[in-house]
Amino acid sequence: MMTPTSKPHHHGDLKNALVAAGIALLAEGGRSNLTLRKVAARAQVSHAAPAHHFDGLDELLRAIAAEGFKTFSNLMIEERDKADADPHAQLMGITLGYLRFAAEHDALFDLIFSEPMKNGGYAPLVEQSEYAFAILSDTCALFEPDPGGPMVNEIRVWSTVHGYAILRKFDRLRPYPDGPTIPPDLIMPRLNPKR
Amino acid sequence: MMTPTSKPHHHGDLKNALVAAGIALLAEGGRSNLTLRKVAARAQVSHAAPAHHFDGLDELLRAIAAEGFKTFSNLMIEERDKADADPHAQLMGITLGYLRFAAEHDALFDLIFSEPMKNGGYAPLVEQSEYAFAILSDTCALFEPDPGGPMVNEIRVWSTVHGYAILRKFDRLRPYPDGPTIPPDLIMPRLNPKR
DNA sequence: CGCAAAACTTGACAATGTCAAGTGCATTTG
DNA sequence: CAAATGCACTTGACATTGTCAAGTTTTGCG
Repeated sequence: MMTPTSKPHHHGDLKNALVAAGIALLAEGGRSNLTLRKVAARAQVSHAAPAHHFDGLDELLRAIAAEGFKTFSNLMIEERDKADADPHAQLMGITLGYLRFAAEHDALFDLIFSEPMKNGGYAPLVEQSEYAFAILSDTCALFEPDPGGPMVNEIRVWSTVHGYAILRKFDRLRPYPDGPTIPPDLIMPRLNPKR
Repeated sequence: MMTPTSKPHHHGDLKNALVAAGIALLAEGGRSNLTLRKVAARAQVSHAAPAHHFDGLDELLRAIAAEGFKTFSNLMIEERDKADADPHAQLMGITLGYLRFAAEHDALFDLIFSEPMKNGGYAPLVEQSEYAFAILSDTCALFEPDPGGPMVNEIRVWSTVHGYAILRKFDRLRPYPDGPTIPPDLIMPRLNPKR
């Protein structure tokens, strides 16, 4: 007699459960609340169990960051698809998704752009971060390329919206509202849709 | 009989020595190399000595960040003063100082914009960060205000150069050189000097 | 069934931040 | 000048954390 959806192992799918637990801890108390042992406890396993799925805390953080990039991408796509078809509206949708992610997933946003995520290649993280950048890049491709050089549109747009998000996080945007909007004039100076 | 510059106490100026030790550790091994106990050891005091000058590790980090902002400001000023007098050159000097700081003080740059520096007001940190932003703001005042609203020039310039620095840190600027320069076209679209 | 590998546990260790209590020096005070 | 008060620092302890080594249980498979 076999249960149809029998747990293949002790826990079943611990790897994902650990990532989910980490995201929950992050949302509840920020990075300082995210601990290997707390993650293990929340997933109902012993404190050393994560070591069999991740090469130390750093790799678990990268796995969490990879998952963070996924919802990041999803939010950008969601807002872009909600927007009108014209390039400017599409781009505003992307930035809206960007800023919504920064606002609604504060600790996750900090994590994915934090220093420990820089060096060393954890494949899923690299993949997801490149995918997120590709979404923004695709939308920039709706416009005429900037004569200044390759990727200038992408760099300008990404830099602007990212910097705007950071400035807001550090509370340096006093005359501006708190919502996930960016002054359109800020995001697209001299951006001309392709004919 | 008194020594002219007699040490007033056991150590003399431990508070600054601790900050200096922290900066050194940061430069040598990044944030993960910066530990309360290591800082104390490098300053030749016991592991609990820092508690008499800083309210925990967090405040020491803020003090280090405040010092980081100082050299940040100094670099921007240095490069601005080296530049020609016209507004565009002045602004390029600011961005050059900005990117030099990000490149030459990597770990410090990460620290001053890291999550733990956001909340809570440690007076010296607030002061120094506002001063740094004021430098950039002053240079933006050389240009006509953007019709988009107050501070739009500042936000655009800061966001662009900051985002550019981050993109480079995360190695997403492949066709561009590694030096502390930013394509002029990127930093100042539609920025017109005042008459 | 038997066996090997995987998944997880237990126990230990060094490192870290923090706190409580103690010690020694310096400036003030009688 | 001597006593006392306070400050700068030390010592020792503790809980928490990440990691490792060794065991135990479960699963998959012949």
